[in-house]
Amino acid sequence: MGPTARAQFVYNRRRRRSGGRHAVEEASDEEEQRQDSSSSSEDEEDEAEASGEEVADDDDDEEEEEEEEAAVEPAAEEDPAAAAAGEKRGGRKGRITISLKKVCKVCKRTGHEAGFKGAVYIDCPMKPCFLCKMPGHTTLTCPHRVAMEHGVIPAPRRNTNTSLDYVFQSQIKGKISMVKPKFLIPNQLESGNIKFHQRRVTCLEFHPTNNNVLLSGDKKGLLGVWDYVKLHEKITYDSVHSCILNSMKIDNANDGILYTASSDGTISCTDLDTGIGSPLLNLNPNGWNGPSSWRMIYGMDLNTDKGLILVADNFGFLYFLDRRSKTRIGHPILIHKKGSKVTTLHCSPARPEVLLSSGNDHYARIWDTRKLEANSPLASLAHGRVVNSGYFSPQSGNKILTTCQDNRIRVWDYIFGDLQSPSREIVHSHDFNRHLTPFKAEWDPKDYTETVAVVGRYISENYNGVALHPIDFIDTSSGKLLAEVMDPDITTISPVNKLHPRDDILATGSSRSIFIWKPKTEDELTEERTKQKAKEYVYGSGSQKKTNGKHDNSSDDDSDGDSGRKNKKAKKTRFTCTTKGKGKSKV
DNA sequence: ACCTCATGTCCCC
DNA sequence: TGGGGACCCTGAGG
Repeated sequence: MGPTARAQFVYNRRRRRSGGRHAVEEASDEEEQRQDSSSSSEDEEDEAEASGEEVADDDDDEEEEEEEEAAVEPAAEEDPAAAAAGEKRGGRKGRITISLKKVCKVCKRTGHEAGFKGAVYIDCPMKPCFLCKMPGHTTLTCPHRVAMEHGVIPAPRRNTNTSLDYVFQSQIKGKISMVKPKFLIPNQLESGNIKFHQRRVTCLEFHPTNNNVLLSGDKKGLLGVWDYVKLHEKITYDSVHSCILNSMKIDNANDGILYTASSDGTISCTDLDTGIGSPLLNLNPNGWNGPSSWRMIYGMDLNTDKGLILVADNFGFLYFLDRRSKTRIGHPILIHKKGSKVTTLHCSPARPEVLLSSGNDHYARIWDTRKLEANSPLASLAHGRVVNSGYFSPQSGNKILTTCQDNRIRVWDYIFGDLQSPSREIVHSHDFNRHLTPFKAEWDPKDYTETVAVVGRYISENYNGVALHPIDFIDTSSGKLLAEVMDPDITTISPVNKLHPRDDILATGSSRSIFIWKPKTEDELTEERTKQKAKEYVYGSGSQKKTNGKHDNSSDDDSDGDSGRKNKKAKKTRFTCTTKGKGKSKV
């Protein structure tokens, strides 16, 4: 590639990135603004730009500079007026430099650009770190990303060696198996279901008894029932709800019945075989009267002991439903700030009368449902932002795991201990984005030690030139990343994840698609270990300790240019679900 | 290879 | 305290 060709390439690339917007700046050699910081008072932006570049171009200063020079020539060609002006001046001064300013699409300032460079996202230096939200560094240099593996860093453990800890230990010791079962990460893509749903998947649930059945809900309210072993056996019911399906629960006592909660303000109970449903609750009996009065249901859980369904709306109220009589019990109780959304409800698996709610008012709260009144929580757990979810640990119910929009996963080790502050805060990228289903870190229901949690990751990582958003397995007792699960075929973000209650299977909802993951077979693992050994032998030990062999984070291959993000050379999809067994509708 | 839009929360006025 | 504009890694459909 000759210099002119390269210049043109750089120019085109830049135009593409900045969406056609560009600023042409004229400057003579003497006035090179890079050098001249003292006389730049005429332009505030220049100052910001200079300081911005210092941060942003940390790693590839030279390259940027080269591009700047290279971009001069085509810029003059492209804009005749600028070129003419340049010539005029140039004639006078002898030589002229026209530099094409970079325009940042994030802050609209010039001098730097945010966006993907290959598979690596370059931050806007004017914004705080996208991962930990602290100013002074970018996501690429965030200590939470660099210091430990991929944005997961533990906060120091509190409440250690207290008497409560002792009680906790002795209390759960009888319940947990002494031999920790071998933990297998389902990191091998078993099957992908393309275009099963028409809109993004919002919730997933495994059938509690029928091992191979996965239930899924989407933004349109479509309910999917899918046997992922007999792939053709899939059914969709489109008239259960009219908009976002937020939560699904199956009663263990009657596992043919599915309860669903939706933003259409209804709770529905659907027969899984026939798809015939009946509404249990409708919070909008008078229909649409504008957004200020429309009630939506996000949080829902079952109290199987009492045959109750607990439901919470987007105005902060909790409702009780009797499962059998299908009637409301009592009056709604305000459990979160009035007018704020309750995001999840969870009844403790060990003590079903203990309820955990999380809400948009930046709190998660623990309640005793036997004596429930507004403003009477057993505890209020403060968070930095909106709490996406809060769950009791799956076995003892003694731990709490919350996901908050301040990019932190919080863990409380013992609910009867000091709840003032979490036992741990784990910085993890799961930002809010209006286009994504909120991320929810969930416990592995099979893990008797109650440590493993799964959560999708927002920011991407460069995996051999492809930007992928993995699904993280986190050890909540240390904050360490146990595994990151990804596949080159899945380039979309995966906010919805569900672990199978008994098998080592992970279901993922990513955009419109559903994926099933299984652990690698023993043969595959052996092969991988062999490769890993060979790699270590070649490169020396120490740096190669990733759980997933596919991944080489140090790779900074920009040869793909802009298209690096899209996986153009992705290997063939292992399985693509055809339109066979098209969905049927409710009668 | 563009453009448009859906749309929840934050933050500032 | 409330309304309105802004918004960083979206993704489907046109």
